[in-house]
Amino acid sequence: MLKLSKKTEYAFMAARHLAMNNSGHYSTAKEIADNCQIPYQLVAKVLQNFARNKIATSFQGAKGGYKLNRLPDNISLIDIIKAVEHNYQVTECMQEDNSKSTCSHLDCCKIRDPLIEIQRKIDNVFVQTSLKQIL
Amino acid sequence: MLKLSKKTEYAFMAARHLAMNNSGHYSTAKEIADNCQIPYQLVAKVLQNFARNKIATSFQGAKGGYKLNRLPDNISLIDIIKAVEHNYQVTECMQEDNSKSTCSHLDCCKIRDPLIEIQRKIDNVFVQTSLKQIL
DNA sequence: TTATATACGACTAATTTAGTCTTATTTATT
DNA sequence: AATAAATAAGACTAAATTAGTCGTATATAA
Repeated sequence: MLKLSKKTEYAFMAARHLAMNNSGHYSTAKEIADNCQIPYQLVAKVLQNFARNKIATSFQGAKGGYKLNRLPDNISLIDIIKAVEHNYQVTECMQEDNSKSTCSHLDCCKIRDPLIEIQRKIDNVFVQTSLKQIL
Repeated sequence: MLKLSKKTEYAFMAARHLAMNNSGHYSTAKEIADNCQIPYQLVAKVLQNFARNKIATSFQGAKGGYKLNRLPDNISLIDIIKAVEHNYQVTECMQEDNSKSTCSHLDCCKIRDPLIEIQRKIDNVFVQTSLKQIL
C-alpha cells in the first residue's frame, strides 16, 4: 500500500534518461528500455504520455525519438506522475470530481477532511521535488 | 497508485471511534462496524492488530472490547499504519531489509536514493499527524 | 450453561497493475 | 519506390495485490 506504480518508476527513470542525454540525438524508447532494463512497450507508452502532456516532444520515423521540453529544474515529479497516472490519489474519494466516487460511506465518513490534508502534504512532496533533484 | 489500503482507512476510522468513545464501556468490533459501516470481520482484524501492537488493549468475553492505551495526542498515524500494514513502502526496494528485494535492477537503479528521500518525507507526513488531528 | 466477545488462520473473490500483442502511421535512408 | 526504424495507440492477458468471507477456538460475564 502507498506504493508508486511501476509506470511511475519507469517514468522517473525515463525522464532521468532524457535529462542526462539531451544533446545531439533524440533518445528512443528502445535506447531507454535497454539502458534502464525495463520493458520496451512500457517505456514506449510512458514516453507517449510525456509527449501528450508536453513534457517531451516526439519525433516520428527513423532517427526519431524524444527530447524534453523544459530544463530538469523546471519539471517537477508531480508533472511526471500526472502525465502517466490518472489515479494518484490517497483515497478513491480524493478525485477532483468526487461526484463519481463509489465510496459507500461518503456521507457518513468522518476522516475525509483530514485525509484531504494528508493528500495535500503528499502532493507537495512531489510538487517540491524537481527532475533535477533525481539526476 | 499511492493509495491507502481499505485496511488503513478502516484502521483510521476505528482508532477515531475508540478515541471518541473511551469512557464507560469498551468499544466492540461490532459496534465500530455498525457505526462506521464497514465489514465486521475487517474491523475485528484491525482491532486485533491494534492490541498486538499495543495501541489498544483488548478485553475478551461478554462485555469485552477495546480501549486505547494512549491519548489521541500521543498516537501518530504512522503507529496506526504500522500496526495494520507490513508493506507501506513507496517502492518494493524500500524495505528495511532490502536483501530480500526481488527488484531486478537494484544494482543499476539510479533513482533509488532520491526515492528514499521521498519515502522519508511521506513517512514524516504520517509521523507528524496525530490521531487527535483526525477527530 | 449460554450469549457475547476476541483471536486467528485459511480461503475466495474482486480489483488493480504489469506486461504483451497487433496494427497503423511517420520519416530518413538507400 | 522500397525499406528500415521509429512513434501512436488500443485490445488483450497474466500476475499480483487487496478486499472480504468462513470456520473454529478461546475467554468471560451473566
